[in-house]
This record gives sequence, C-alpha cells and structure tokens, in this order.
Amino acid sequence: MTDKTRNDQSDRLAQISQFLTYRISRLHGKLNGQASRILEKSVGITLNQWRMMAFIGSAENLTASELISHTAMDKGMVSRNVKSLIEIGLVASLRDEGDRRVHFLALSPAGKEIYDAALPRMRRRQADLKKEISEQDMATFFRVMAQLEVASENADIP
Amino acid sequence: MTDKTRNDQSDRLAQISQFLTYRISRLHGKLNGQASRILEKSVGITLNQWRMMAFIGSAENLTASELISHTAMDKGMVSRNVKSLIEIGLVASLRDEGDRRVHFLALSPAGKEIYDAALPRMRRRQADLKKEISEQDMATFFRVMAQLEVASENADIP
DNA sequence: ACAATATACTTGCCTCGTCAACTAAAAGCT
DNA sequence: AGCTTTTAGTTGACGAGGCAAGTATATTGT
Repeated sequence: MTDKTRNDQSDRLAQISQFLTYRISRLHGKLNGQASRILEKSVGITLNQWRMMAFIGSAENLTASELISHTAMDKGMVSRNVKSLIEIGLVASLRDEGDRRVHFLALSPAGKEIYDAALPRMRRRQADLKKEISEQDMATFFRVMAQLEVASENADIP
Repeated sequence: MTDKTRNDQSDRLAQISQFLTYRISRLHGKLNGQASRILEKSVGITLNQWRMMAFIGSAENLTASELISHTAMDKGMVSRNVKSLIEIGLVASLRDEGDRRVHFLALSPAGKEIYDAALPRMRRRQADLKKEISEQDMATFFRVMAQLEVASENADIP
C-alpha cells in the first residue's frame, strides 16, 4: 500500500469519526467512566445512584414521577436505583397518606453526608473538565446540545 | 409550599440539569435511539453493526485491531458485531496468510448494497440534525467535544 | 355506585456493553 | 532451539438499561 492510499484511508476513517452520534457515544462513555470511578472510589455509590441523590438532595419532597418527568430517565431505572438507595440507608421514602400511590423521597442523615461529600467533589470534576474551555464555548456547547436534543426527538424522516 | 420555594426548587433541579455528564448521557440516549430506529426500519441492522460497516466500508483491508485502535470501541463488542455481520453475509473476512492471527475485513456485495443504501440516509439524518445550527456553532461543538474527551481521559483527580 | 380509565410505581425479561479469562499465533530473549 | 512475552481475536460472565406487563390506588364517566 502506498503512502497516498494509506493517507486517503486515514482521511476516510477520520471522516467517519465526525459522525455526531458516534462522537457523542464515545464522549459519553469516557465521561461516564470517569464519573463512575470517582464516585466509586470517593463515596462508594454508582453514577445512577448519585444522579438520584443529586436530584433528591436538591429538592424537597420530590416524588419518583416528578424525578422522571424532570430527567427523562427510565421509570424502571429510577425505581430500582431509589430502591437500592433505600436499602443501603441513604434515602428515606415516605408514603403520602393523601394519595397512597406516591412516595416522597428525601436523603437520610447518612445520605446527606454522602451527598455533602460527593457534591463538591463532583463540582470540582466539572470545573476540571471545563477549565481549558472558555465560558463562551461552553455556553455554545450547551446550546447546541439542547438543539440536538430537540432535533433528535423529531419524527425520524424516512 | 409557597410559590417561592417551588421556584427555588425548580431552579435547583434545573441547575442539576446543567451537569455535563448527565446532559451528554441524555443526548446520547436520544441520538442513539433515533439512529437505531432509522437503521432498523431502513436496512434492518443495528447501530453497532452500522458503525462497523461504516468503518469497514470506508477503508480497505481493515483489521479488527485497527478498527479498535481507531475507534476506542470494545474488543469484545467489535468481535461479536463483526461475527454477526459475517453470519448475515454482509461482511467477508480474509485471514492473512502472512500473519495468521489477523483477519482483513471487507464488505460483501450484499454488504456494499446495504452500505450504499444506509450511507446517504445517515448523512441526511446528520444534515437534519444540524440544519438549525450554524456551521460555526457546530465547529465549536466538535472542538469542545474533543477537549472534553481529552479532559475525561486525564487521571481522576481525587 | 361502579365500571372504565388513568396514575404511580414495581417487576420481569431481554439486549447490550464491559471486563476478564482464554486460545492461537508471532516476536523477542538467552 | 526453547522459553517468555506480546499481539489478535474469541468467549464467558455479569451488570446496566430499556421496554413492557403487572399491581395498587385514585379519578372520571354514566
């Protein structure tokens, strides 16, 4: 194989790499991995458990369905993760006596401790991730993310 | 609960939503879902099968390990997906007689047909996704993605 | 009042992705 | 040559995540 064809090939591979969904997929994997490792090492919970705790800790009397509507997470996933957090004693669930289907969620004292330990750690990670990136670029990034989310929800044009 | 506390709560929930990893996770899910549905409906393959085919189709005599090093995909995943593509007759694998560990991969004629049908379809999807977004913003978006990938590979600061 | 429908979860199932162990072949070392 | 290490790829095991069916409770329509 000549140098030229070798380079053409690299070019083509590089071009594929521009596919948006693939790139997001890769980035997603790396960010998830990093977050999971940090949470596991520092406070011993999973990323999804942390996400639940972050939402529960920042709101009062949140219910599972509110959590779901705010986050677009899967019903089943939320249910199982909340259950696991209750089992390890980080979250307390209180049945609403007015409507006995709903359960209000709150951090337990132990959960609050974990939350207070993890939150600054995770904020620091955010800051580290962003530190080489200008605020303006970051704003554009978030805006484009939002636009892409909307676009990806549109009916799939055939 | 007063309107004020209700708003504070919404604010806090909204703030959490700014967590980068969470947002990327959400976007990833939506883009993946859309791509999977399109591929399933239009040519009947999975997103991962398509990714393999896109790389195999754009290069000549690609090997699995080259594919892996270019893409950061999992060895096992690549192996299984390539195997499935060989089984359904879309990819042909040729053992290198020089080094009998390596297998060169190429699209079969049937695979080429699928590829030629799917590629424009997927390009159109890319265009649809991007159509509301300026080229400049898109460029920033890709640049930030690349920076975040690098940052997420750095050692996890404790 | 009570049947039908809707809501708030819960659970089961099945696929997908990841890690690690494993096999086969080649390369390096002495 | 013969032992060890490295490389290419495969396979197994297992957990995470997503869809859908199931359960309990509340609401709506007649």
